[in-house]
Amino acid sequence: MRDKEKASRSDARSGEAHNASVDLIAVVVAVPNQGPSVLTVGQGSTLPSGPFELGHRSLQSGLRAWVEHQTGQQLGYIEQLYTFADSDRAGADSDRAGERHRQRVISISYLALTRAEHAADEARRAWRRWYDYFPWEDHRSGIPPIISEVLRPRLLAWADNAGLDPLKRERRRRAAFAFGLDGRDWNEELVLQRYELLYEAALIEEAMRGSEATASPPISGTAMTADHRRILATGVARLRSKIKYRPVVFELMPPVFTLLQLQRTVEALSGRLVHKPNFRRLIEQQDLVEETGETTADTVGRPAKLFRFRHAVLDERAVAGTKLPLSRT
Amino acid sequence: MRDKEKASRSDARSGEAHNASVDLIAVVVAVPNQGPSVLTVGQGSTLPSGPFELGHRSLQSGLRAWVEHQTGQQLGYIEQLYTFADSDRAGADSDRAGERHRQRVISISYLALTRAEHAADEARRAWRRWYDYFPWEDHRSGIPPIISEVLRPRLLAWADNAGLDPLKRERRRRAAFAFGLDGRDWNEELVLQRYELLYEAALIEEAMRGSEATASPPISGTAMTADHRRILATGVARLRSKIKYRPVVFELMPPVFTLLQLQRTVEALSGRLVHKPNFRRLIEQQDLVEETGETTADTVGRPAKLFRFRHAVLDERAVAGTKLPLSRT
DNA sequence: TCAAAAGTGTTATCCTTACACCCATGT
DNA sequence: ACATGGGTGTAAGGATAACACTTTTGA
Repeated sequence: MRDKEKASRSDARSGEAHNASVDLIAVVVAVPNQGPSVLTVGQGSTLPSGPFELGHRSLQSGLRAWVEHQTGQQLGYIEQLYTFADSDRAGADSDRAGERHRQRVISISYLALTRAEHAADEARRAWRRWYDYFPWEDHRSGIPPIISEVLRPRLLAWADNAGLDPLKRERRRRAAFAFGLDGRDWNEELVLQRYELLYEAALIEEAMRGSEATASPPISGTAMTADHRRILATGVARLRSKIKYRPVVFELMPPVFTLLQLQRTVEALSGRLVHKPNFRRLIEQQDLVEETGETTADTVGRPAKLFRFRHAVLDERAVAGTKLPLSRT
Repeated sequence: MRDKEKASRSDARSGEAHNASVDLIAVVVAVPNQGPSVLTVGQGSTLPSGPFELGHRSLQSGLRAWVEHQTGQQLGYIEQLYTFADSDRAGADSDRAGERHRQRVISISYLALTRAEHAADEARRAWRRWYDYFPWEDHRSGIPPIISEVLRPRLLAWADNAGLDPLKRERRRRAAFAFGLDGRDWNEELVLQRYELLYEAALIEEAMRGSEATASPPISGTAMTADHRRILATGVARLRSKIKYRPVVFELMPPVFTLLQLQRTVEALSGRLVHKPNFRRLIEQQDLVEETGETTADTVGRPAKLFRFRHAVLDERAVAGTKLPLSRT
C-alpha cells in the first residue's frame, strides 16, 4: 500500500536527499509562588529539547525522555503546539563536503503542564518567570509602563518608517490592534502576534542576530536561544486560550486548593485580574470542583474551604461550546 | 549558538542515527453541490501527500507544491493539523540488515479550504464526499440509521466482550458519550473520538489490516489508504470546531452568495441543521457580511439578497471569546 | 478594633432559543 | 391558490457583569 503510493508519485522526485533531523522541544509550564514559569536548561534561557531517536516509542515519549534527562522533571499533561522547519539554518554553518547531504531541521514543539517541584539538580535547570521574557504581557497591575513608555512610541516610529502611506496605516493598525492602543481593548490571547510584531519592528534582540548593524540596540524582555522565545509565546498563547474552554488549570494546581489560589493561578496565566465573586460562581456552577471538608490554616483572614478538582467532569461533559443556532428537529 | 546547544546534550546521544523522512499530507476541503468533500488522488481513497524536500522553501510551500502537482488544485487557506510519527511502520517489513539505517516517517498534516473547481485532470483526482467515509456523522436528516442499527449494538457487544466489569462500564460510557446514546446529546465535534472508538472496537476496515483473522468483517464507511481516514477525521473535527469561532466558512463560499447558501454550507460541515431566522441574525449582527445590492434569479421562491464577506472584520476584531469574569480595574 | 480574606444576594443587561407570522415570486 | 424560500417581530430563559453587603479569622 505504502509502496504503491510512493511509486505513484516518484515521478515528481527531484532527486535531492530529503531527510531531516527531527527535534523535540518543550514548553514546560508551572505556576509556583513567584508566578507563571517555564522550565529552562543551561545558563542561557533555553528550552529543553533533543532529537527524536529510534529508541523513542513515540514523539511524546521522546519528549518526556529528553525533558526528564535534561531537567529531572517528570511530565504529566502534554499537547502538541506546532511543527516548523528551521528555514535559514539549513547547513548554513558547517556544510560538509557535498551539498546533497545538507540537512533540514524539523522542530516539533509541545506544551506541558506540571506542578513545580524542587529538584536536586537546580544547577542544570531553572524555572524562569514568563514575564521576564514578555514584560508587556502582565496586566495584573494595570497596563505595564513599558507599553506606553517604550513600545508605543517605538512601534509608531517603526510605522512611520514605512515608505508608503497605506503601509504606514497598516502598521499602525496592527500595532494598535495587538497592543490595545488608542483605547482599544487588550486581548491577552494575542501573545504570538505581539511577539512577531516586535520582531518585525526589530525591537527585540532575536531580530538583530543575523546582522552586525546594531542600529537601535534597545531591547524588550530577556532573549532566548534561537527561536525559543517565539515557541514560548506560542505556548503562552495556547494556554491563555485553552483555560477558557477546557479545565486545564487544574494540571497546574496542587491536589487540594482554595478558590482564591485557583483564581490567582488563572490571573497569573491570563495576565489579568478577574472578578472574585463571579469567578467563584463560575467555577462552582460548572461543578468543576468539590469541597474536601477541610479548611486552610492560613496566616491571615478567614479560613477558606479547600477544594479538589472533580475528575469526573472530564467524562461527563465534552465542554465544547456551541455557537450555532441549532434547530431542535 | 546551535552548536553549543548540541554539545551540551551530546552526552545523551544513543549513537543511533536519528534521521527521518518527512511527509506532508493534505486534507483539502470544498463544499460543492453534492456536499462537503475532500480532495483525493489515485483510484483508492488517498489524500494528496509527498515528501518535504530541500527545494521547498517552507513546509507550507512544499505542501502547496505537492497538492498542485498531484491534483492541479491551488490552495488558499491552510492551517497545520497535527504531526505524528508512523509508529508501527518503522522498518517493520524490511527490518534487520543494518538496524542503524532504519528510518522513521514523520507526517505533518494540514487542513486546506478551497472552492471546488473543475479541473481538466479528473482522472488523477476526485472530490469525495466526507460522509461516504463517516456515514454516522451526517445528522442533517436526523440520527442516521447506521447508528442505532449497526454501531450501537456492535459497540455494546464490544463493551460486553471486555473481561472485567469496570472495563465494560468504561467502554459503554465512552460509546454512549461519543455517539450520543441513551438520550445523551450528539456532539458533532467528536469526530476523531468516534473514529478512534470504532477503530478500537475493530468496526472499520483499517483496524483489521495487520491481522489475517477477519473475525467479524463488516465495516462502516469507505476505507482509506494507511491512516488517511484518521487524518481526515482530525481535519473534519478541526473544521467543525473552528467555524464556530472564526469566520473560515467564507473560504469555502463563492465571492457572492445568499444567506441560505451560507447556511447550507455550515449545515453540511457541521452535519446538523440550524435555525434559519436565528442564523441570519447571528451572521448579520456580527457584521460578517454586507449586501451587494443584487438579488438572485433563483428558479423558485422569492429572490434572495446577495451578500459578500466583509474581509475587514479580520482586521477589526480578534473574534476571540472571553470566558473569564474579568474585573474592570 | 481593624485588616484581610471568605463568601452571599441581587439586579441590569445581553445573548440565545424558540415560536409565530408576513413577504415575494413562479407554477 | 399554493408551494417555496426570504425575511421580521418578539418574548422567555439563561448566562454574565456589576454592585453592595455580611462573615470569620488573626494581629
